[in-house]
Amino acid sequence: MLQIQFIRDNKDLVIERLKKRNLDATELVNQALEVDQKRKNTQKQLDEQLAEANSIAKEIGALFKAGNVEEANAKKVRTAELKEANKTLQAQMNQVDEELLQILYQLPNVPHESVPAGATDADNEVVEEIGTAPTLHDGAQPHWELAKEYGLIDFETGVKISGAGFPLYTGKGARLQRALINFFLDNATAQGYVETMPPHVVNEASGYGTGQLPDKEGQMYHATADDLYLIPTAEVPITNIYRDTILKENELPKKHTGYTPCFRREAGSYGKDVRGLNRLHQFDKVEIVHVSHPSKSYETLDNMVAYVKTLLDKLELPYRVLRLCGGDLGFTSALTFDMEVYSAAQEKWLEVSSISNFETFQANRLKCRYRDENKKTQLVHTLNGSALAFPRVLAALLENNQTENGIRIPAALAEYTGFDFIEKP
RNA sequence: GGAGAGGUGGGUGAGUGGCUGAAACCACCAGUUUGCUAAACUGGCGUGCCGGUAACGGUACCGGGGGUUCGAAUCCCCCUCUCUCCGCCA
Repeated sequence: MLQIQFIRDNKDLVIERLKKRNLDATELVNQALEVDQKRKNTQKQLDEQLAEANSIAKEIGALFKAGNVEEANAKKVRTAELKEANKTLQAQMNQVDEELLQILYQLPNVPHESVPAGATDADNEVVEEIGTAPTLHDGAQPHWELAKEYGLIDFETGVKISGAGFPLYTGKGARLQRALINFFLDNATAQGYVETMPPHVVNEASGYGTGQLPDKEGQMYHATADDLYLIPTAEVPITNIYRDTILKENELPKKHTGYTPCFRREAGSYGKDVRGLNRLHQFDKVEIVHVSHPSKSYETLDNMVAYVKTLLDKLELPYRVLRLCGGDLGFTSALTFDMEVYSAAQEKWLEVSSISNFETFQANRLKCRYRDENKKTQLVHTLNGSALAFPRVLAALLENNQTENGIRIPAALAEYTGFDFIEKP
C-alpha cells in the first residue's frame, strides 16, 4: 500500500510512473487526495469537539467535588449536544478512513525509474543471457516423459491421491528434491541468510501483511474450519515475522532464507502451459527475504540477483535475467528481475525465480519500521526472491542433461544426491 | 472436545470510574563519576493521526468491536487470541 503522505508530496511522479503499468491513475490519485483532505478536515473538527467535551467533563468533575451540583448539571447540557455531534463526526471519520483505504488498496506500487514501459511479458528487457542451450540427441524428450520413463515422478498417482498439480515424487525423483532443499539452503546460509523454518499455514492478519489479502484471496487454499491459509510462498510467514515491529537502525538488514512447500490454487489457469512440472498446485521453493534500510535496498536487489545467478551457474543451466516491464510487474513490486532457465526439450524459457524490491509498499501494510538517527520511525524496504523454485529447475535439469543412456546430474548437485547419473531403466 | 485463568508501553508487571498515556522494576539512550570496563548517580525513554518551519499543542490508542456515564484501562455485552488442567493424538 502506498503512503498517503507520499502521494500528497509526489502526486505527479506517482501518476507519471504508474503509466509504465499502462495505468492511468489520475482519477484514483485525485480521489485519494480529495478523500484525504476530507479526512483531515473531519478530524480537525472532531478533535476540537472532543477537546471541548474533555475539558467540560473535567470541569464537571471539579464542580461535583466542590459540591456544586447545580452548576455541574447545567454543564451537562452542552456535553449532551457535543456527544451527539461527535457521534456523527466519528461515523463520518470512519467512513472517510475506509474510503481512503479502499482507494489506496487499488493503487499498485510505483515502478522504479528503470522499469521499462510495456504491456506484456514480451516487453520485458533481457538484461543478460548466460550459458548455451545443449544440443540434445535425437529422440530427446520433455521432462514429463523422462520423469515417467525413469520412475522419478508419478503424476497419475498424484492425481489419484490429491488431484492434478500434485506430483508424487518417487525414488531418485524424491531424492533429487531433498538434494535441492539442502543445496539451496546451504548456499543461502553461506551468504548470511538465517535459516528459517516457518509455519506452512498463516492467519488472516499475515495474509494482509504481505498483501495476499484481500486482493488474491482466491489464489490461496483456505482452511475455513480454522480460517487459516496454506502459504503460497515462504515470503508470507517469513516477512510477517516483522509485522508490527520497530527495529533499531543498526539491526538492519535482516536476512532470512526458508524452505517450504508452496500451495497455489491457480484458479482458471488450466491449458497448454501446465504440463508436467511447469505449473503446479503444490511445489517446493527456497526463498530469500531481506528487510533492508531504504538507502541500501537497490544495492541489495542487485546482490540478490547476483546470488541467484551463482546458483544457476553451479547447476550448469543456461539462463537469462529479465527486467520486468511495467505491464508484467507485480502489483506490490517496484522493480523485479526474473530468472528464466532454458528448457532444451521444450524449447522454451521457464521462470525459476522472481526477485523484487517492494520498497515501502509491503512495509507500510506490515507496519515494519526502524528508528532513524533522529529517533523518527521510518518504513523499511522489503525484498524477496526465489532461490530457487524447484519444479522448473528440475524440469530443465532432466531435459538438458539427458543422454541416450541416462540423465547426468551436475557435480554441485551430485554432492547432495549421492549419485551423478540416473541410468536409463 | 470439556473446565478455568488472562490479554496493559521493548520486557516483567501495578492499576476497579476523574489526580492514569498509564506506577515500579528491567532493558535501552544521554550525561556525571572512575585509569579502561563494570558499578553508582542524574536525566530521558510508546505509537498513529491533525495543526505548526520548529519548540510544541490537540486527539485517539491499555487484544478487537459495541454500550453505560458529564467522564472508562477500570463497569456491562459480543468477538478474538493466549496460557493452565483434563481428554485425544504425532
